[in-house]
Amino acid sequence: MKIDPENPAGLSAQIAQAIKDAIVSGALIVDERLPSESELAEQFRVSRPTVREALKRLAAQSLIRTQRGATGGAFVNRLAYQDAYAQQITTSTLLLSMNAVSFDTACEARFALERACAPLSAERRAPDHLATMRAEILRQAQPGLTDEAFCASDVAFHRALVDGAGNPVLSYQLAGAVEAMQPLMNMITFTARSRETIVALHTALADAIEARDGQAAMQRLGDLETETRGHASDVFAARKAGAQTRRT
Amino acid sequence: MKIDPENPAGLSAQIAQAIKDAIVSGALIVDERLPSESELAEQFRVSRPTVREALKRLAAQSLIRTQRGATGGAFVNRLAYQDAYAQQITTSTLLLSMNAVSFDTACEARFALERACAPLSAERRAPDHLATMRAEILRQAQPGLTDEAFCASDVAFHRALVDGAGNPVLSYQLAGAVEAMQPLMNMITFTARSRETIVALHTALADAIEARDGQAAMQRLGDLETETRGHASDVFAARKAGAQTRRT
DNA sequence: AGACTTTTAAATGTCAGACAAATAGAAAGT
DNA sequence: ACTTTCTATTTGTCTGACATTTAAAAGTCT
Repeated sequence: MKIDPENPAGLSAQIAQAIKDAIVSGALIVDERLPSESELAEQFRVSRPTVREALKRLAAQSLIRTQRGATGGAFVNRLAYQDAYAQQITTSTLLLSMNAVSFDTACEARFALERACAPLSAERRAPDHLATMRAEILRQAQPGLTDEAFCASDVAFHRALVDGAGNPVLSYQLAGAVEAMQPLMNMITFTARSRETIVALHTALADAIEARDGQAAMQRLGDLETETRGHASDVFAARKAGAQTRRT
Repeated sequence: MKIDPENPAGLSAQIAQAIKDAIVSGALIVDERLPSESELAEQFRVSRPTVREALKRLAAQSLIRTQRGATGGAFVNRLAYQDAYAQQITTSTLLLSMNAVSFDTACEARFALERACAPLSAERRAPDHLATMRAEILRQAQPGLTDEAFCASDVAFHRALVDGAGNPVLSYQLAGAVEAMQPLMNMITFTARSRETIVALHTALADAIEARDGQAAMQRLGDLETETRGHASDVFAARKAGAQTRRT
């Protein structure tokens, strides 16, 4: 672990990278205690605040956790699925909101990935996954639901579908794709008619999953994608036309 | 943005969360300059080092960038795909290496997601995607290639396949799944015979993509998954038997 | 001896002030 | 008009200090 004081990246960034490499390479194992801040400062020949900034960088990525007190210090953190989910969702959401990703592109990615889960979910889903899906469908059919609540329920429905595959790695990868869509979906108003269509498709999808028919589930997801993208393009077209009308 | 000095989470963590929320919610837009560290310290009623630790947390997630000098400061960063990829890969790799995810689970997730890309890639792949795939196949066929180099080439091959879909969101989501597998793959030794099989399957896959036959590409990916998992379980079984033999 | 209380040491969390380095803009000179 | 110098601002880093938390060691009482 060598540090170059002349490197424009900054000392704390270099130290953070060095420790990160040690963790990723396996030189530092889970729950291992790092040297104290003072010792690290000595080793790297920098001051304690600089070391602290480096440690905060790692803490922000959940790579380490810190504990105060006599036996405290910085410990290599076991990256829990929950932490990884949260990071994944934040990153995905920002990526979509900041890069002018078109609704179509995001939608296509999401449904393509979900279709990948469908056969596995049809095969392995437990009763509670089905129960969650059915419950969310009921919620979505309720009149007077706000668009936001409708979208949130939609996300919950699809997460149940994904989790049904019983593969935590898949669930992790999909979490970002599904949740990051929510802000984009929230920009769309769902008419009573379109909600009916979606609820019908969700029901057909849940039926396919219940029947353990993966192929049918994939087809229903394709239908849902077509419906969602068609509805979204209608909404955007209407909005554009409205804007032009107001302008004239 | 209110800060509670009694909160055990720590002042810097709270400040980081407050700014993060402002960015995610859109209150702070891309390229907007945050107040200087001194001003932030005043606003939050904390010292400058505390503010700095908070800013480093955000910088570690590529949410902000800092610039020195007269007109310098902290700016809201446009999260580039490249940065997001890197984070995604790091997180995925750690998630797999730290949580005793079985080879089968990771492999299943990876190939399921890749199959989702296959139809899109078959439809849209540009000539250079195909060229990359062919080039990597040639590399994989070279004798004397180390296992690591073989795995790296495998990753490059599959990335070209994924990128062929022309959907950056999909590429982003898949980057983690494909790259994170590499450390797991590196634990496997590939015999000349298994390499031959893989190269043949890769060739068939590239042929399917070239012929714009998405269904065939999905089937070839299925074959590749079967081969990979079968070979891996053989290697693990042999290793286990070897260990027991040595023990007796 | 055993259980409880107090002390102590070690570590992180925070603060204050200072200086160095980089950078852009203003001011001065040619 | 152009170039150079100066200056103000801001981040990067250092030094030193104190507060807080925590667990273990030391001490005390029954």
